Amino acid sequence: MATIKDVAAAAKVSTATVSAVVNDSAYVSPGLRARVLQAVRELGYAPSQLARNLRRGRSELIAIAVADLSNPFYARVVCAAEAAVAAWGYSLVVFNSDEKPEAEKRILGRVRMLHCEGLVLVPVGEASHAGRRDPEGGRLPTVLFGRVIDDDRLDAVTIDNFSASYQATSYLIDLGHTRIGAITGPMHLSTGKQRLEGMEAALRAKNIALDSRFVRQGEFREEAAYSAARGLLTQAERPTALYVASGLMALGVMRAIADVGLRCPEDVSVASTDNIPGVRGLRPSLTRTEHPIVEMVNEAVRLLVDRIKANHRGEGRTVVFQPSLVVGDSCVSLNRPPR
Amino acid sequence: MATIKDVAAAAKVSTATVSAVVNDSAYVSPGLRARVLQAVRELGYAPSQLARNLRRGRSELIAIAVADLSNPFYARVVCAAEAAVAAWGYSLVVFNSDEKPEAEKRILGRVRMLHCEGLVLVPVGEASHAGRRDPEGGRLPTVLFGRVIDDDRLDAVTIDNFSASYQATSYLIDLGHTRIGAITGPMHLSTGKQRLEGMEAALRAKNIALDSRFVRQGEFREEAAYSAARGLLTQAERPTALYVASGLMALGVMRAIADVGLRCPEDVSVASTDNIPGVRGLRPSLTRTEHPIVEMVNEAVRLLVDRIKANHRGEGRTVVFQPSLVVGDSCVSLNRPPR
DNA sequence: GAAATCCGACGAACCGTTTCGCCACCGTCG
DNA sequence: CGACGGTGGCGAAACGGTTCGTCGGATTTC
Repeated sequence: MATIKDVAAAAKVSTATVSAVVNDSAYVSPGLRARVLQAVRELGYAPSQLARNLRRGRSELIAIAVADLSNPFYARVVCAAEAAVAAWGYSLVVFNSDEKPEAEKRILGRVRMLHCEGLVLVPVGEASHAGRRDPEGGRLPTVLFGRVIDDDRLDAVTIDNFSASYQATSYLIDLGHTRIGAITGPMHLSTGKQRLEGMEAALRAKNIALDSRFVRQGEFREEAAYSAARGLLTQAERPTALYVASGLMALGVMRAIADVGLRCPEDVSVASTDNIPGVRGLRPSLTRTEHPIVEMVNEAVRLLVDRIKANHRGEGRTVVFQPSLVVGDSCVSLNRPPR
Repeated sequence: MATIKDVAAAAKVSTATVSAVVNDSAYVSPGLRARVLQAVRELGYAPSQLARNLRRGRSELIAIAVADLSNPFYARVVCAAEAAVAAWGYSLVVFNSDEKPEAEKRILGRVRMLHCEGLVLVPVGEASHAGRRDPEGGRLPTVLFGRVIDDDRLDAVTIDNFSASYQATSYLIDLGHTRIGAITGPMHLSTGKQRLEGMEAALRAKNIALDSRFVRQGEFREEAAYSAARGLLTQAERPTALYVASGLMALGVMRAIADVGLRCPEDVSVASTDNIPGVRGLRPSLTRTEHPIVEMVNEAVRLLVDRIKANHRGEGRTVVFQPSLVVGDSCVSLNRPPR
């Protein structure tokens, strides 16, 4: 591949001049400028980002490490991140920690070696290595996404998980449900924990007890939710409604309901949280809280770029978005006899 | 951040020795070796990939550019690619051309600047810029994925689209359907074209004519499929079965069927092609052809790495995978009166 | 007309590695 | 005892750009 020296030789100028022309970083007389551009065209010259970055100490790379890339929710996040990052002139390097702390650790090392300028991180949970790195200074600009971990030096963008489950549960309660079950995520994740807490709070506000027999915790995965729901629905007594803590899980739950021979919403009402492409296809259409993913990701990248560019060194800033309840027809009212 | 020079100074050796220790590229006496490792640890030194890559002429980056990242199908591809690429020691840079030829062109330039060592490309179609680059030599190792374009110098990994639609259509025919409609993709994409051709061939084999009133072409998107299906199903005469050319489209079609007040499979049978996480949640469960995405991606990355490492310079190699028909209960038989 | 000003182009240092060639020192063998 | 082969470690040249300080010629200003 042609280098800047080849171009300089072909145009009979110095490499400094070629650089000036290519980067528009200094005025170059029209004559030379034309010669240089001509040479660039003839040689098909493209500056090496590698060399440029080495010199400039930049990489124009932003990394995103998600805890479960096979979850369509995070796939959407990656999609939005690609667009957001490109708009700022960066390229996106994608990593999947697959909920494994050691994989996350490996990734953090890799991100550092690649000199990525920033990192959007969906941490694997308490065991995350995000905070405890960089013995001496040189912290990698990082913004946590979705899940938080206890580190107030890091920026974070999250959804109000408490509110999400509170809204969904309140909706079910208002329809007259009192025996409400839950299919929720792991308690070591802020998302799993807060969504359960919001649900409990909503129940408590109406003096309803959460029946522990109706609560199942497991991975935020379709299969986990499927078997949890099967178990939950085939026991002697079962709830009249379910709160499902993620969209992917909702897919599994709906499948389980059908597979055990029940109908939604006639036999069991379902409300869920978060949103993946597949849930729109569900019949009945699911009552759920939706997350403004694109806005959240844009904000995350904005925070990140701000920290990179302005060298923002302050405390971690946290931006919390609000979920909105989207009512479908997966819930039935017990207040009046169903039609 | 600490550099190799800092380490060299701290350990009182030359940078060459540090490099030898860090890379295990030459024998270093135990004494020095220990001093170097000690210094590395104290300074928290990690070699700069930037500088290393510049010197080695490598980037340890593989790029993937997909035509529509918001399609869960490609999100799965990206997920699989991340794993495959990591297994070979590379990191994955993700791009989304959003079906726009000019975006793809921009991406190709960016991939080149970043010195990515290879590219997995889902081209935007005939207008793809993949082939016509690099005036002089220096071709970027590229493997086409899913869709092909007319360039026999490029490796390609695809699914047998013809067979997919042939199988699905034959299945519908065997159930007694003769008025079969199609919701399919754009004809300028090999996937859209071949899937329609396979369907036509299956019909022709049974002497059934394809009624053009029952065929709708559009983008491989959920909304496009939704409105196409609505239009198709609300005209005076309608087909008894539909072949839908993608999983994402199937989601839209199922929604449309419900929204126009029809039932699947009683009123209209549906068979589709390809597989996204959401379709498993559909009730009735969809009859479809599935793609071995993970295997396909692994093969694509293998071909790519082979070309990178061994500098494979030969003709483009094409690997075609076979889809398999998964029978659900979204199709009804017309041969006997339904129970 | 000489001095001061300006500015386009250039040379060279530098970014942080790897790697090649060389040197010095060791033990060994004649 | 001297020549010699082997080898651990070093110095310095790349890799391909950017950028700062400088130079010299043209223009302006007294």
